[in-house]
Amino acid sequence: MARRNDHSREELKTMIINSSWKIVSKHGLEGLTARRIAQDIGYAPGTIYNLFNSMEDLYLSLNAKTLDLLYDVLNDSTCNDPQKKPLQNMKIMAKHYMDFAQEYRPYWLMLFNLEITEDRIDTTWYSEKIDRLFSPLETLLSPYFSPKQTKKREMAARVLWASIHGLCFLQETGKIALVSKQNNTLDIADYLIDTFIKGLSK
Amino acid sequence: MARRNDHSREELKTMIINSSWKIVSKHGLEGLTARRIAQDIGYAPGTIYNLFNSMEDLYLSLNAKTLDLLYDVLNDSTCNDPQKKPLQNMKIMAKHYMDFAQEYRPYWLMLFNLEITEDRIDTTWYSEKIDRLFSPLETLLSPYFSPKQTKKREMAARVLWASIHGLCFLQETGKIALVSKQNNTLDIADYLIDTFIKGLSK
DNA sequence: ACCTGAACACCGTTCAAGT
DNA sequence: ACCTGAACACCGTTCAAGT
Repeated sequence: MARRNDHSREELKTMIINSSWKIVSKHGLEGLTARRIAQDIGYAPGTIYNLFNSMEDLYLSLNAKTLDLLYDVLNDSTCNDPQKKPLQNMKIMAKHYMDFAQEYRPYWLMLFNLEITEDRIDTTWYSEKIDRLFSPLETLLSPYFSPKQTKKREMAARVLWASIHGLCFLQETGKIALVSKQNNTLDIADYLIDTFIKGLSK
Repeated sequence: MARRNDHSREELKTMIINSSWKIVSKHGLEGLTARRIAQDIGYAPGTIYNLFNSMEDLYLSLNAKTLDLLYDVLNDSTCNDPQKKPLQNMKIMAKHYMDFAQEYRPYWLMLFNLEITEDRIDTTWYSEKIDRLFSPLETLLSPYFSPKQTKKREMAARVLWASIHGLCFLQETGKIALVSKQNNTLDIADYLIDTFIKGLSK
């Protein structure tokens, strides 16, 4: 036993994260265990605790990866169509968010899993990754606010985003039948955006 | 050992549910284990599986209790002030929802825990309990729709409810700092309702 | 028929002991 | 210093065996 030093700390960390990512996509969230990761990377279970404080700490690193992916998706969805109207771009953004939720379902659900984001760890970097997500939507909302109303615009972005997320979450988890036979989730998101923006313009 | 027959099936079932409720409020969600329940009611762990198919089945029964409580809260909050304007009543309802989420935090979170609502169990009664939650809000929204627009009104109720839930959820789980120093969650919910209703009236 | 409790197959996490 | 792997204290769930 011991002192193999096959890999550096950094290497081991990425090995663990990559292995975890693979395991989740193959076996789902509940299939992700320390023992399985250890087996996959060819180390003992204890080794994981040399790199991460706990499994929750590892979950946080996985979430970081997901947030980066999500940011790219949201950012791309608005930057590429500057000639379109903000309203249309918002709908596109909502669609992309919902597509993301579906495509990366377990990772996306993990973001909102309870009891993560423990206070023991310093998570300012994590909060920043989240805050960053709102900026594309804020940009799209700027036509509806005077340049002075920074706080108001910020609030609008967060409220609208949380609302769309609420629709998406309830839909994806199947907790609530939001959608009747005629309407799919996308129609419902469009309806929310239309109504909200109308309310803003009034 | 065995064949005590101290309690009927029904008695045992309520004993288990009551004990679970007590355990969650004392030790939180993660403190709820089959072994702890068994110890609390003075039976063997195996007995629980005589009454419930699985722990998830038991969770569902707990959720039923929570949904009933929530329904009462939402219903009372609107019925008692019929002279007030719908907009005000909606805000009151949102406040009550958020208060409920805070007061019954672990039970409320349980409602949205993943992987519950399995298909093995017949859960039409469960869906009905959820659908019922929207009716008070639908009633409040009726002034904004013609009597013929039943489907539209229904959709509006679900979208608005999901949106408020989204705010509440992100806030309560601390995933996203929606609230800046000036605004609390309640202000934000009011803002959403104001804007949405303005959009509807337009 | 009802209930037991030991057993099975797992968990996350720790830490003395090896190299 | 790094890694092991056995050990600790748990899980949910099952089921032969008792009354």
